[in-house]
Amino acid sequence: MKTEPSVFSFEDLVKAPGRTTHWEGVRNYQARNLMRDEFKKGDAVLVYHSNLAEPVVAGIAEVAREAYPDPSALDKKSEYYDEKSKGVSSWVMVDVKATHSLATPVTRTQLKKEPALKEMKVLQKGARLSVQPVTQKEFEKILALGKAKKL
DNA sequence: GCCAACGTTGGC
DNA sequence: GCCAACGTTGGC
Repeated sequence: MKTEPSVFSFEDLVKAPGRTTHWEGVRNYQARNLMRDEFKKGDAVLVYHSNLAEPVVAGIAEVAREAYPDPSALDKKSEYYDEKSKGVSSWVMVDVKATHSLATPVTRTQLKKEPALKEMKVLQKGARLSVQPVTQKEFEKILALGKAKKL
């Protein structure tokens, strides 16, 4: 899951109560469908910091609660307000809980150097989706590269 | 700051 | 339903 750290970072997640937050504000149908249909409680999540000079996988989390309606779509004061969602939010969010910190965040440069990660979705050109699938092998490789430590 | 790659909008 | 124009994302 991508996030801009100036908006919400992995460190913010670690500091949140219960190390858990609502991952609100996803406003793309493909990303929504992934969260709604594929995200199961306990699934592992890579938290990726985008839009930096050096983008990184910043930490590891898990799905703490499966998809449920995202009320920010109905909140006029929210920056995620969606005026087409009249009364019913068809957007969803999940709860995400930080589970591991990385001794060293894994940079995009590092990711690109790894032959085992060549197919990784987030490395493909034009991959803008804010939620993207990762394979078990890719996930484990990144855990090792970052020297993941349980929180 | 540039620009490629998408996604969305709206006229027709 | 097509497609041009526009907006956004995000790597570089």
